Amino acid sequence: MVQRVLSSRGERLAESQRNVTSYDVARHAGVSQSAVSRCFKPGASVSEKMRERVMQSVQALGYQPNAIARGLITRRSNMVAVIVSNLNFYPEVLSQLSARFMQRGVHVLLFTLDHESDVARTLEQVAQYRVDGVLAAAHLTREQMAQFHQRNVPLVFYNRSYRDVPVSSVCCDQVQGERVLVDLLAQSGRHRSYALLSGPADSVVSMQRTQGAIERLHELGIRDLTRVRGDYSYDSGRRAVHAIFEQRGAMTDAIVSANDMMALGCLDELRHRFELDVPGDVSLVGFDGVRAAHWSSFDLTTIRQPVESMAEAAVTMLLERIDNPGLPAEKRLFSGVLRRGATLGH
Amino acid sequence: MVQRVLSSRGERLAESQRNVTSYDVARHAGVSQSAVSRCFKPGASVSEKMRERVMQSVQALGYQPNAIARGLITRRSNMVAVIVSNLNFYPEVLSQLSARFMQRGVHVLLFTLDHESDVARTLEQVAQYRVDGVLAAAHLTREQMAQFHQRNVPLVFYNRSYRDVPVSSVCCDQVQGERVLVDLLAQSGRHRSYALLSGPADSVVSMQRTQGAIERLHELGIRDLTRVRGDYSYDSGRRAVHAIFEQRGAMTDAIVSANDMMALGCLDELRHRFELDVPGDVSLVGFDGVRAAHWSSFDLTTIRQPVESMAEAAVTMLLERIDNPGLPAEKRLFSGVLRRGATLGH
DNA sequence: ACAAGAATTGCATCCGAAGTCAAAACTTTA
DNA sequence: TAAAGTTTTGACTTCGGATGCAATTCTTGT
Repeated sequence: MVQRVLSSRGERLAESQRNVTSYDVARHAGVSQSAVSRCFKPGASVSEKMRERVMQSVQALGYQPNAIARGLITRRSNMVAVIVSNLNFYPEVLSQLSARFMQRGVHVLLFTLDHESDVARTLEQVAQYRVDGVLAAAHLTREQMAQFHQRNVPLVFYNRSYRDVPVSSVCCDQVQGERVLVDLLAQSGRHRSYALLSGPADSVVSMQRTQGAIERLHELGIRDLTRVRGDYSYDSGRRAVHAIFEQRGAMTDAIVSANDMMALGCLDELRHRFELDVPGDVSLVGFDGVRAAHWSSFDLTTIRQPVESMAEAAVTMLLERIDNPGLPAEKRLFSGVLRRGATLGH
Repeated sequence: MVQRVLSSRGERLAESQRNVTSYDVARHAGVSQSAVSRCFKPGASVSEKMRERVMQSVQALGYQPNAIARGLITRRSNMVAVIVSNLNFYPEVLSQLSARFMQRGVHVLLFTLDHESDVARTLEQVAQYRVDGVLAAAHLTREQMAQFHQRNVPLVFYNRSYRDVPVSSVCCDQVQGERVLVDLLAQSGRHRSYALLSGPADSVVSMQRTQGAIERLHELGIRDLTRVRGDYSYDSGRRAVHAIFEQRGAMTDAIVSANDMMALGCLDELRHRFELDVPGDVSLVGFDGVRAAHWSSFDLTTIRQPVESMAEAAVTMLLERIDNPGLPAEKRLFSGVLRRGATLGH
């Protein structure tokens, strides 16, 4: 039987073209295919003699087990899908996630989404590859989450939490962070007029941050504030300064930006176009703790997301749920870490 | 036969747990499994009636073809490995590559390498997943390249070229770019003393840039220059300024940095620590054209790598070689685009 | 040395979709 | 309407490794 199979294979593909299979190794070592297979399974029952013989043939032929074939029979691809919306905003996060998955022997199938990409089609692809789990740093609809749930594919969100939906997530506490920043702003000096720079309308994170800021400003008795919207980019931060000053003249002397990139844009525009002093004329806070916020040109006051801890938590949560599908959904909330820079107060 | 198989399956996994297979669809639609399979193959011979019936069952059962199983029989995983060394330096590149692969229906298995990661083990994993091709933005040894070649896995390098090795690559012309920058520096004013800030010792790109700069400086009769080394990071750029001034007092008034990040570090350190004026006291050039180089705090003179074109070329080259394994290796060299900023000349 | 028990090994089968080939169902033509 | 040609369809095999189970080999105790 085995002979026949091998010879019929040989007819189709030149020997050199074919990948080495466990049958080839088995034949070379004079043992059964099962034996070869067992040599690659950690806790399997294989004698020392056998293992040696097989491994010799493995070396000789340059055999590499076929993860695809293995995945088919074990129903475990050892791959997780990582879905990121617009990669540019997440370089560090992705780097952290990837490194941590790799370290645990899990492979990352990367899906990036931009505004023009078809989310439904992308998720179909995710499903077709039978990934063991999904880590999403992007927005999904309830139906889409439900699909994964039905198919028993664990799903963990990174920095998106859906209240009232029992889905796992790892988040930075946007609201609390923003409250801390607002407090600090308020304490740092008597500001005449506040401006609030939000992110894209469809970003939940931006909504939470904005809401956190407004809430706290209200509590402090500050109800009168200019609101403008950006798209999280540096350039939109620059434009925002114009929008703010158009609405309120040059009254504004405190800006709360929904993220660091926009804050940096503001900062540059304030200093270089408007020739205003930060923090002398205007105070400014961001959110995220990106690298550039620490640079001495900026030294931005911001809340740093604990990316390492969050990535570790997300990876762990996902892998736990893969190994143990019964685990209930869990939402983990990390506090941001205040970084006091030199963009505050008079 | 089919009946038996199905029932034995049923004994093992509850119906709800199992994924829907083409057999399930076939049974539901009252046709053969082959028919179902054919409905998912573009050019296959299927009648309109059949297609409709099958698709109805597909909808009803929520069937998604198993890409793993398909890959096993077709010997095409429709996945490529993208290997990036230290993701932090390549966010835009990765984003570009990913988007372009996705657009063409190819999936990206992401492998990130840092200094402490085991390259050999990583490449084993790449081999085991039977990816259709490999895009490497990382250094591989000749043997490692040869392995892929033997296994008939097309390999394309991004920004690493190995002269004398017949391997495909897409690169930015580092040498030429650096020469342009040096020319510009030299034309922009009479500099007393030049400093050259290189990247990590094991970076080929850094070597090429450094070499290009030295070459041109020599041609211009400038042989006397300070040389220091960094690690491509902003912080190492800051430190480099100290190293330079320690070696040469404050004579140095022209710095050629092997990349933008370090140049930005230099710029900040020069201005904020040493309170020197750039470009008044010191001229500075970088390389890469990262986003931050354009920010108004910096406005760095640099060479922008044409990332979009390079990514497109790399993706195309790889996919062409997957479809047509006979294609010879090809090296494509793109010229960088000069960006004149405000960091030059007195 | 031999029976009872434990550790290894091989056989046969499975995972889920795709491709081959011959049978079956349609078309066309005379 | 029958023969010839064309298109559809289904049975069966294949991809490559994992696994249950029975057969075999190796230990151990007596």
